[in-house]
Amino acid sequence: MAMQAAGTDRPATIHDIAAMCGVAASTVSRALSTPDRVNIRTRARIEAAAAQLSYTPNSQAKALSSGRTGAVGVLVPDITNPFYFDLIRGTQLQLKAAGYTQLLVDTEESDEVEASSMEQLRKSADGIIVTASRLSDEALLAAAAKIPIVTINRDVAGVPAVVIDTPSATSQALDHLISLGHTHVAYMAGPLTSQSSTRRWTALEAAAEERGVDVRRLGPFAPKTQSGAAAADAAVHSGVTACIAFNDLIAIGMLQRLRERGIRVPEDMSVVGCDDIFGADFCNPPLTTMASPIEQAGRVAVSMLLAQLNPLAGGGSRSRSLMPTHLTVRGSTGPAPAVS
Amino acid sequence: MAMQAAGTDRPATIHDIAAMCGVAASTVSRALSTPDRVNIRTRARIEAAAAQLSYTPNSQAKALSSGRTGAVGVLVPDITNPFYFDLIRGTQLQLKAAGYTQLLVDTEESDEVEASSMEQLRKSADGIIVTASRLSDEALLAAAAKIPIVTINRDVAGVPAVVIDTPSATSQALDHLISLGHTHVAYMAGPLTSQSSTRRWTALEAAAEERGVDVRRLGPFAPKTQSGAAAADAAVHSGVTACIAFNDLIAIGMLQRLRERGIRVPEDMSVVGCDDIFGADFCNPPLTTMASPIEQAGRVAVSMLLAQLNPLAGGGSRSRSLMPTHLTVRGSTGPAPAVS
DNA sequence: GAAACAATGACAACCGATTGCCAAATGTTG
DNA sequence: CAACATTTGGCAATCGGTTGTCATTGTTTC
Repeated sequence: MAMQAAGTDRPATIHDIAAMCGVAASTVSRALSTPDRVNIRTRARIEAAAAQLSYTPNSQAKALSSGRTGAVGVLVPDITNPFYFDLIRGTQLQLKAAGYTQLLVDTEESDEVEASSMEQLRKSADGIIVTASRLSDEALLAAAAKIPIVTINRDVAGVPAVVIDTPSATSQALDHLISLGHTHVAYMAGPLTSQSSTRRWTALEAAAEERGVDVRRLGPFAPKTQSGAAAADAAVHSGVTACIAFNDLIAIGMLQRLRERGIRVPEDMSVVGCDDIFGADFCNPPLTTMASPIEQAGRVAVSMLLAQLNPLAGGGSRSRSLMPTHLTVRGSTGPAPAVS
Repeated sequence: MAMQAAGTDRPATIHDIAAMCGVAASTVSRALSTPDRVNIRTRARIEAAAAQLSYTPNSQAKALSSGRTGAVGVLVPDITNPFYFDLIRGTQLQLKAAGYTQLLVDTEESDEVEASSMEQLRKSADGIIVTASRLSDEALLAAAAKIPIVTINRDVAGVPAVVIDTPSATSQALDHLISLGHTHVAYMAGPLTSQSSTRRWTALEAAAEERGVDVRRLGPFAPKTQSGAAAADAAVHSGVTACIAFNDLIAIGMLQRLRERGIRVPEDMSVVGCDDIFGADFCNPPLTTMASPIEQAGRVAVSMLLAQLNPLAGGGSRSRSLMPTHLTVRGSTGPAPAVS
């Protein structure tokens, strides 16, 4: 019984195709990547042979000889943070649509891991998307000089960025709280190295001054639900009646802790989160939070990066994209308690 | 001003090091990968040069010549499903510890995407971890013949697997419900192609027969919170007083829908989830669910795969690993309502 | 019908490593 | 001091493609 031509278990190479068609390997390569440069009949034969052998190009070899890897690195500080799920999905879908592979790296909230990952990716990826970078401006700029980079939620002059406009949403949140009668508000800050947290606080402080209400900054708190307990206690101790948390994880952790301590939300304390992550709508009470199109942010970042990689057509790529953010009011905010 | 030797912006190669040390490239290669085969002084010189040039091996080239890519593919049906967060983190950490890179792929709950991803990974990865595969047994076996595979939550003879033992937890859940007085229980099934769902139902059915209570299977439901609404309505319509959902997403969706409809949980209806995902502890009411060490499952899967890849030392690798599961009782289950 | 031109495809170098093979250098022993 | 065993390290082929160069073929034009 004759063995099928495709029966060899080793993946087919262009050489197999070349041998089968009686042409040179380079012709096969051209037929598949530069179809116009090859006789249409030859091309047809080659394509048929490729199909029959179920040929798939070896991406390693391709990368090695062409210099392009067809991969894009995506760096996130913490994979288990739900905020990044939608972001990752956005980048994944958009990259796949463009024929790129996503290399996902968890940098464990560490600038060192982040830097070494970048160095590593420099050779194995065509570009990098960095979310919430913990690196210094200089380090980021230096990295961007070596490999195309788009940042998300980190704005450094000279590096294309997608910024989720939470600062402007903080004033919405503040107005919401003020209209409910709150005059003493706390901001539960995120990591000191988080630019998002800093910007948000700056915006909040400015808005508060404008409106003549008292805001104070507490923290920093790690962006995890576990930090919510400390945040809740700090908020209670500070005497405020409402707080705006760096993100939903902290806010949700606060809700749990406040419940444990018998402090009612929103009757005794109002809580506002940020990001509208998975869970914000079904926690108890449902969380008032600042929402934004996160998946789209991922897609936009990919588009910007790809525009940088293939500067072929039309419109010059923008180097900065601001994602709108709005306040979603749910059950965790309510009227300020009457003064006792 | 003299330019630094390391100043060229192109990444250093072993040839640069070789030139700098006055040896052949192959010697550099050996010095770095087979230190014993090279004179200790030469090695020292080479290492110093490598450090000075901040040399990093090109993984593409390495893969091409050695046949080993140093990467492992991890296939998940849906990245945004929180269940996979911990799993992914487990694989990521364990892989990184072993010096491997993780290639994460979202197969979008599609067997076709799954199959094509596998074919793709066959060349760019040394092995694959497949979670909750939607492929047929034959397809999975065929794939496993081409590249080392470890499955998670999918048991096929001949393919090493990590199985989370939820079936045995279902009887715990059932006993819990029975002790609360429930006699009519529904199982809200997952996708028909999900082996986990099938196994869980089989186990539940057997346990129910043994204990003489009524269980019925409803569904299938997609494993998303949105499906919870339909599941809730189906459960209510069927007249049961308790239900066990395929996973926490469906269960949480049910909680939301039941609340909308004014059906109290657990007074009117008890709900049990599965997986103990992020959110199960802070939803309203907190969800009684079947918990298991998911992150560890990811780590174990990686260990099994790596044992397969490097069959060097000691103990023969096991081909099947069962992760224990236990019932975590929270607020979503309570006494059966009195018969009206 | 010859010259000019375009289309086509073969050859070979190259990307950055790994690795088998062999020669040179070193050290040991009788 | 010769003969032998053992390191040590260089040469060159190889992995699977891409791409520049060039010879050949076929077509068009005057």
